[in-house]
Amino acid sequence: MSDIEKFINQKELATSGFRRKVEEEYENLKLGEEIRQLRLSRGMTQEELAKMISTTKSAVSRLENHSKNVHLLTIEKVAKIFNKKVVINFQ
Amino acid sequence: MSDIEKFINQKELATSGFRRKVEEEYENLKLGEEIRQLRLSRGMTQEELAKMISTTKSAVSRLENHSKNVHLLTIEKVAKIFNKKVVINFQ
DNA sequence: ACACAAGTTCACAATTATGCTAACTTTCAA
DNA sequence: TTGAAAGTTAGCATAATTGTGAACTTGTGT
Repeated sequence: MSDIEKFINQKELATSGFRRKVEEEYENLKLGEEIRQLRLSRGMTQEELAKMISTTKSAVSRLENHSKNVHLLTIEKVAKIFNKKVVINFQ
Repeated sequence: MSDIEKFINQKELATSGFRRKVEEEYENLKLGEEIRQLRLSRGMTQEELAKMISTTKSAVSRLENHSKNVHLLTIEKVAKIFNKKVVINFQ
């Protein structure tokens, strides 16, 4: 169980509305975190990745930290750099 | 043989670059097609779905047929209607 | 053939993410 | 401690998607 999962399972969070909000926020951050991990696994800085997708480091930071509202194309640009495919499903 | 199958079987597709473009386009359309299938499986019209996500039927049509460049939030609005979660991974 | 429902396309306005710069904070090695 | 690299945030202009209504096409049942 990850730290975040442990956090979510705290019994304070078990009460209705707040827990849901936390879970939503967790979902929002997951994508950005995945991008960050990909970048770090390649030993790249935000600025290096930024140049490869023709933008600036501030945009990459925003992508990694506020990835909720994002274009699919942006995600695909990043995926291409890492030789990955973006897979989306409804579960 | 469906129209799509006929199209794919054209001999022009055997040559390199163009075939790749077709495959890319296929990827682009998959998401919209998945949304369409979800909608139809619930016996909904585009207009019914449109009202549930506070938009119009023309926007739903566009989403189902030209789903390449789309906001993540749009996809999530749709998913919510069908009690689904949007899952994105890099593969 | 007809009428109606369903779906598509177009153009425009409104909304929203992106690209960018600058200033700030954090990290970390010397 | 101090300096530079790395990362974050804010605000603005730009670019792109979305919302919208109208006109059109397709599909369906009578």
